[in-house]
Amino acid sequence: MDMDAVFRALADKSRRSLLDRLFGKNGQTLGELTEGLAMSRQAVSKHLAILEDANLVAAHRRGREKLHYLNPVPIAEIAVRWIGKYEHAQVEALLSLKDHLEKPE
Amino acid sequence: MDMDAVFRALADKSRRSLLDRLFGKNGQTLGELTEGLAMSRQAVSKHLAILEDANLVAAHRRGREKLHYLNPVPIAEIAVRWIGKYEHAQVEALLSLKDHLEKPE
DNA sequence: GTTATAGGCAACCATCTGGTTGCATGTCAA
DNA sequence: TTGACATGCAACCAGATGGTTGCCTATAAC
Repeated sequence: MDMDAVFRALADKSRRSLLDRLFGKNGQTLGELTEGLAMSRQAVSKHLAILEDANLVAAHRRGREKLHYLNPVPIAEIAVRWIGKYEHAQVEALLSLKDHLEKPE
Repeated sequence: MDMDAVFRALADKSRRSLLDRLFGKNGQTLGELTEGLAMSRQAVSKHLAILEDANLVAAHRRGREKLHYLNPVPIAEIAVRWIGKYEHAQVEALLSLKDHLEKPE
């Protein structure tokens, strides 16, 4: 994973806001995502392209529309792989619980 | 906390690398942090100023030296307050363990 | 006191970034 | 097939960003 692309994508408030909107309602079109923003459709399109490059958003066409979906995996990977460096002891303990929760044998 | 400043500060690879160096050895001077980097002292100084503004680094003078210390708190806050939006269920569970570990009554 | 060392300040520069506008393309509907 | 709608592409622009160099200040060492 290209962590640098993810960090750079997350650096912009508008892009984080777009992720928030997709979190609220997944699978939105470009036009839908543009509504209510003080920004042109093209600006939003550029932001979405950056989010796609960072693999934070996945999209596919449906006819003339393009549907955008949130991909939270890179965020989770940063949490584990990078933040873990700084929260090492805590995260180690937390991950053992995570594993335990996911495989409750 | 100004999360935007933190995200923007973390967007640059050189700055993340400086945090890494402070993680490895805390309390370094500007000169020490510059050693071995393909960058001037002034460039490093600017990066450290941005990290200080984002409260990721705290510094104080000792004589003619300036000692820099890592502050991991904003990183942890982002993990909890922002990443939590996307990893909600997991983080909730993990935090309850965190609390439990910190207050083992 | 003089000199060396650690850092700060300011001007400057190239490139990146976030935005715009104008026009082209592709698809649905009548 | 004609028009409306959803998106893509490209050129352009102002301001932010990351870096440089040159010089200044403050403290330590001799």
